[in-house]
This record gives sequence, structure tokens and C-alpha cells, in this order.
Amino acid sequence: MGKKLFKTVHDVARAAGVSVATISRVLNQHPNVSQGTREKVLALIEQSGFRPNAIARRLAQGRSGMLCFLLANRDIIHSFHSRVLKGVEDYCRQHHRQVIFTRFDYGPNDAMPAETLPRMVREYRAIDGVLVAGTNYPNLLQYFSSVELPYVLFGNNLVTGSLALPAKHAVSFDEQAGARDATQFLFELGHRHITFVGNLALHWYLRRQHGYASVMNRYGLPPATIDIRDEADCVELGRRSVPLLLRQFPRTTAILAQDDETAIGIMETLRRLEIRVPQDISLMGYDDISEIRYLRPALSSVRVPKAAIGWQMAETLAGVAPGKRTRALPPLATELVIRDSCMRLPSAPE
Amino acid sequence: MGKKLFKTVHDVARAAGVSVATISRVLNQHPNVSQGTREKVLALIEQSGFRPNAIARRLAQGRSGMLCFLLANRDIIHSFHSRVLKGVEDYCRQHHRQVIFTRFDYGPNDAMPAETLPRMVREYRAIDGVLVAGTNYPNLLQYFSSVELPYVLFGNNLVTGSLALPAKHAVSFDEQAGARDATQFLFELGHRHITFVGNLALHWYLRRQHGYASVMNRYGLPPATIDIRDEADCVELGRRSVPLLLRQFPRTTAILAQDDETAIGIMETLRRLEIRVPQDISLMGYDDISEIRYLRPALSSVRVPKAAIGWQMAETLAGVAPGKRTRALPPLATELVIRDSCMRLPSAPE
DNA sequence: CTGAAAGCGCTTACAG
DNA sequence: CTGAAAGCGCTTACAG
Repeated sequence: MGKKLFKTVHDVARAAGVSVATISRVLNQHPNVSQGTREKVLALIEQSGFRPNAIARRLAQGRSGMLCFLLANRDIIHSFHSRVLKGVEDYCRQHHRQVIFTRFDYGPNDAMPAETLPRMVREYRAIDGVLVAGTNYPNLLQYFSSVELPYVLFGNNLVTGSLALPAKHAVSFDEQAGARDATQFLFELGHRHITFVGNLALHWYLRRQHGYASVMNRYGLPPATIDIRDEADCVELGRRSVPLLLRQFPRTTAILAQDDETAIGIMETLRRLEIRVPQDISLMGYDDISEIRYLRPALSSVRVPKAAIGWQMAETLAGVAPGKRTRALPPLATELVIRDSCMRLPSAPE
Repeated sequence: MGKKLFKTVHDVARAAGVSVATISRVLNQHPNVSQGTREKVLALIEQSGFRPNAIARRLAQGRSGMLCFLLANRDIIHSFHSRVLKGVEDYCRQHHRQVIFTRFDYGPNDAMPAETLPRMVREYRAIDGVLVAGTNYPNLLQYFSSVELPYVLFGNNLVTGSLALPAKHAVSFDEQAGARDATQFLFELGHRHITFVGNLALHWYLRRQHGYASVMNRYGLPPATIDIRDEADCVELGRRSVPLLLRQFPRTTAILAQDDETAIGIMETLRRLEIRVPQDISLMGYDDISEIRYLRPALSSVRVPKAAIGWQMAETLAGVAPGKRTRALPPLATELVIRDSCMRLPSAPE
């Protein structure tokens, strides 16, 4: 009848005429309970609206059942990471785990147990492990190792001295392959003057440029790159690149942008100059973020498997016992998404 | 030297030659500890890297220190709610509380303790309270009341029979006032044929239309509304509205869109028809989501104070003892953001 | 200012 | 299949 008659397992046990151990077993679907008592207890729980204290449960079980999705050095969660997070959530829902979302900022040289770390992550045993996304530096990972907090990193945006993707404790996608596919596609459309626009100071964009350059080299074509390093806003970088590109590589017939936002800036500026996409210049983005659905012509892009990245991060973390090493997985594959922003060159054979 | 020499407060107590009560007092900044012992204990904790078990702490203290940001019936977190969440986080960071982000889907007639509810929220005492955002129905709120879980709702997107914003347990912004300001602004630019585009089946858009209509009526102008109810995608709704609008209200010189996404669809379609914004038609959005920074001409819009909403939701929730009523706050004000998409009519006096 | 002890509400070997 | 008891690792009156 009334709700919350029972506050604890003891209340339920008393009413059912059994011990608290039995209540606990029913609660945890332990097999060693007779059909009869199980049903009696479940009925009692049902009608009383009893709910076990989640905190007490975690303390007794020694684990929190919670993973933390930690977004680092990003102001808010944008479309890309929003999709990654969705993949994490889907995994967790299906595997009875919780995700806590939190974000924070830090620098590559910050001491880590500093005040900056969210309490959730700093606290001992508050979470079972952490999924690290956003832009990251090695000092954070070292901290996690030192306190034996299991973690899995989104590998592509780790800032290190090396261009290689991190092999351990990380899930990544194959950035170079995506750029190769895009360049190859443009080549097959007949384009020979393909220009890459990006910020090569950042390794994740440099990888894309390398993929691009490798295909150009394969066909004996000189890579043409507009490299702008002093612009954090990618849309603005795209805008600024256009006059440079028209001056330095006037024969350009196709552009591969480092990402979709850059492509947005490029498309807008080309339009203002009355250079038509794709009739005059073909344009290809990268990432396939959801925002580009607003664009006309619809932007062709390299789709990054965002949800799959999230799912795999969660799956990997769930499989890691503290201290144990995660097994290295191959980077996930991208997929070319062809829309309306690229065109076969009239001169090109079918 | 070595880390994690101490696993529990008992270890620290033994090493310090004091009782665990004292360790606890130091940990909690309790005043009743002598300067000497406090320093000794802190030094010991520091050098040993001891971190108290967060779960045990919560159990003993009887509260979790965690709030849950629950996004309902939204696939992923978009720009708008992302900003709201940021406001929540800022508040929580400053007030030493945690935010857990989670999302789920439900219908207005779903039974609530159902499997759909995220475990976090269903569990007893796992969180201190819940911040409810996204599109919501009364059944969820009734459930929270029945289990005495404190909650605060983002009020504007609650689906009820009434057009009024919810007064209790809610933080809202003044949708009508925002629409009035926008309409008034267009009027002052000389526009007399202003058309509203939206889906009036949804109360939040209907409120905006009411604000619009009230200003039109004030000046004795007939409201002109394109009402499209069978289109969930707002960009597409905007696209579809243009031909209707040109046929039904051909004298239109200004459009107030129900939101920015709708304005995006309108702007794109106008461009395709070679109708210039703002020279031929002025266009005003609503929400001021971050995505519109890509648009040219830059879209004027009604800014919704997203972070302030989040902050106030968290603040309100933090002030609610379980069972206690939250005090009703006045809706937050919007702000007109003037960019380049609206123009003074040539005929209009300065 | 400090400590012994009870308590937070569960779970889990262990013994039967 | 079931129960008594110890334990998870803290905090907090209470007494001194």
C-alpha cells in the first residue's frame, strides 16, 4: 500500500521472516534461493517500494559500477564528442554500467593531483575507470597510471612528440587512411591539382596531410599544402586559406580540408568570390560532423566512426582489471561519404 | 616515498599515533584538531599519497554529493543543452558538487519505475537530486515526487495541457518576451509585413508565436503565420515554409523564425530562389545557438541565457532539502542579438 | 583537543 | 537453500 515502509534490508527481512542475507541474494539474483522465498521477497519489495541504498551496495561490493567520461580541454561538448559519448552510453546501458560525464582543462606541464582534476576522478574508488577524450597530454595519463586508475584514451588527439597513434590504453581511428581515401577519390574524378588546407602544427591534422601527400606522391603529383598555424578557429582558418590558395596554387581544382569546419569556411569564402562548388572547385571535408547537414551543396566528407569509438573505449575499459594492460586494437576505419561538393573534371575519362 | 602505503584511515592513524577519528577530522577540515596533529597528519597523507575511499565517505555521510543532469528524449546533447550543462557544471565546480550526465527516452504514458530510467536515477541515494532537461512529460516528475527525489526542471520544454510555464521545481526563460522584442525590433526597422514561421503544435513555439502576435496586434497589424506541424526537422521545416510563405504572404518583408534551425532552412531556400537576405527579406532566428556562427549573412537572433539556466537549475536544486518545496523564480530574460540578417526598410523613417 | 565505539546499509565467505 | 557474523572504510555523537 504505502510506499517506503521499509528503509533497509533489515526491514524487509523482518517482514519476510528471513535473514538479510537472503534479501541480499534475491536483490543480486543469486541462484541459491528457493523459488518460494524468492517470490515472497520480491512481492514484498514490489509492494513496499523498497529500494536498496546504492552507496552501501557499492561499498560492500568494492566497486562503483561507474565509468567516467572525461572531456579535456574542450569548452563544451560538441557534435563530435557528443557522438562518441553516445557510443559509450549505449555500451554502458547494455552492460549495466553508469557513465559520468565531466570536463576539465589542463596544460601539458600541470602537476596532476592539482585542484584542476574533477573530484570524481581525483577521489579514490569513486569510479571504476575513466574514458579520456578531448585534447590530452601525457602527464594526465601518467597520473592515472600512478594512482592505478584504469583508463582508456581517445588516441587521435593526444599531443606527443611522435606522429604515431598511441598503442596502449587507447582507441583510435585511422586518420591517414581516411585522407588517402579522400585523395584517391578526387584523383579518380580526374583531379590533378588537389590542395590540402590545414594546420600542420597539430599532429592529428598532420596525419591527414601525410595521407593526402602519400597518394599525391604515388601518382607523381606534387603535394600542395596551405599550412596556417596561427588560427585556432577552424572556420576562420578555412576563410583565410582561400586567398592564399588562389595565389599560391591557382590551378587548384579540388580542395581537401583538414576537417569539416575548415571546409565550411572555405565554402563560404569561395561563394563570396563567386567561385562555384563543385563546378569550379571540388571540396571535401573530414569528420562528417552533424552540423554540415546545413550546407548546400551538401559536403562530401570522411566519416569518422564516432559512436564506434565510444563503444570500443567503454568495452576496452570494462575489460581492464586495475593494473592489467589493455590489449592493443587496430585503429578503426573511416568511411568516405559522397555528397554533392565534388565533381568529375570535364576532361576526365569516365 | 612509495605511493599507497596506506589503504585506509586506520593505516594513517597508526602511523600518526592518533585515532581514526582524528584522521577523519583532518580530512574534513573539522576545527577541533590541534595545529600540531593536523600538520603531522597532513604531511603523512601527502607523502603517502593516501586517498580516502569516496564511497565509504558517502555512506557514512548519508549523501552522495552528486547531482544528475538528465537529458530526456534527445538523441544526443546538442549545442543548446550543452551550454545549459556547462552552466550546471560551473555551479557545481564552484560548490564542490559532482554532475553526472545521462540521457534516456520515454513517453508521456510510460510507467516510470520502468526499465527505461537510468540506473543512476532509479537507485536510491545514488544521487542527491536530478536536473531534468530535454523534452519532458508530467509522469516523470510525478515519479520523482513519489520517490521523494528532489528535482529541478528546465521548464520551457515540458509538455502539458497548459501554455503557462511550470511554476514549481522549474527554471525557465521568458519565451514570449523574447519574441516580442524581436518583433518590436523588426517593426522599428519599418517592417509591417512580418511573418512568423513555426510549428504551433508545440507549446514552446506557440509561446513565441503569441509573443509575436501580441506585438503585431498592438500596432493593428494582422499576424501572419506559417504553421507546419508535420515536420520534426526544423531546418527542413524552414525550407518547406518558404514556398508557402511566398504564396500566402507575398508582401512579407521580414520573417521571424521559431528558432535558428528553422531560420537556417529559410535562409538557404531564399538564397536558392535568389531572394536576398536582408536586402529583399529580413530574417530573425531564435535561441542563438552556436552553430549559426557559420551563416552568412550573420543571423540576428534572440539569445536564450543557456548557461544561466543551467546555473540557476543547479543552484535551485542545491537549495532544496528533500521534500521541501523550491521557491518559484521569475523566468530568465532573453537578449536580442543584432547581426546582419535584418535591414531597415528603405521607406522607413530613421 | 582526542579517542572508543557505534553506525551508515549493504554483501559475502563460512558453516550448516 | 539459509542464517549469523564479519566486513566494506569511512563519520559522528558522546564522553572525557
